[in-house]
Amino acid sequence: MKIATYNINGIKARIEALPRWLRAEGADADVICLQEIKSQDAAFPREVFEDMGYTVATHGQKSFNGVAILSRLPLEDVTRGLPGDPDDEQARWIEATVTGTRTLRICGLYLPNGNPAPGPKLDYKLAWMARMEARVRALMALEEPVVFLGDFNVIPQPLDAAKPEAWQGDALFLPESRAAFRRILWMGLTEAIRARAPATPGLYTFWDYQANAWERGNGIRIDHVLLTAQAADLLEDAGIDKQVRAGDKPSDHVPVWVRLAA
DNA sequence: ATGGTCGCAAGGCGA
Repeated sequence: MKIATYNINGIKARIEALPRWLRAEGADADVICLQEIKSQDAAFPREVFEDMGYTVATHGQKSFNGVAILSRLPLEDVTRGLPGDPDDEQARWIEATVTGTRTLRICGLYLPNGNPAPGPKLDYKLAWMARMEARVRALMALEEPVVFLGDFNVIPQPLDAAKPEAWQGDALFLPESRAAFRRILWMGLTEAIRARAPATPGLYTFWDYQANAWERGNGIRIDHVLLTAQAADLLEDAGIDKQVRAGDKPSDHVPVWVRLAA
């Protein structure tokens, strides 16, 4: 089973590029977690994807944020929202269960950006990450295959930025953000891309629209796939579909995927 | 040092 994450930066703006990638030679994703759909549930063009054979589950809001899951397999037990703060109205978390040869819990996430930092945006990011840590811990206790994937808005290491010095002081690269990411990861998850390529430089998932970042190779790696031990045991391959950034009217992010023996 | 580019949606905010 191939599972992917793709921050599309607006479903309306990506209504050509997203199906183009889904149909692309070699893409062949079974489950796709989308971020920044920037749409309410009722406005999401679900029939476009249903006509392609996908089941669609959305957790949207007006104008900003919003996550969704597309799946060739039935989506069961869909839940929306990250537990831990009933007053949090931002649509950034969706879970579903899919069954191929194995049953997997899929958690699609859009972690807060946190800029400008310091300030309330960073406080929200770190509080959100603490809530995520609690949710991960609860799911890990089940000792089942779980996949956490999405736009984490965290550059884990200097290796994950073409110009790490340019990100000093940015919420994506602050020591507090990176430490919170490690607290989640080091509970015992496997980060799929680094499991396959531990020290390979130049692996990026985002290139800013500004200042010709793509043409200059000025990227960062902020979209991640984290696996529980039971999911990591099924890991066959992982990759980044970098070429998508060179397509017509692209998102500023590209898809990241894993293939699991499931 | 500043502003550079997008998306949403219709003026700025978020990234």
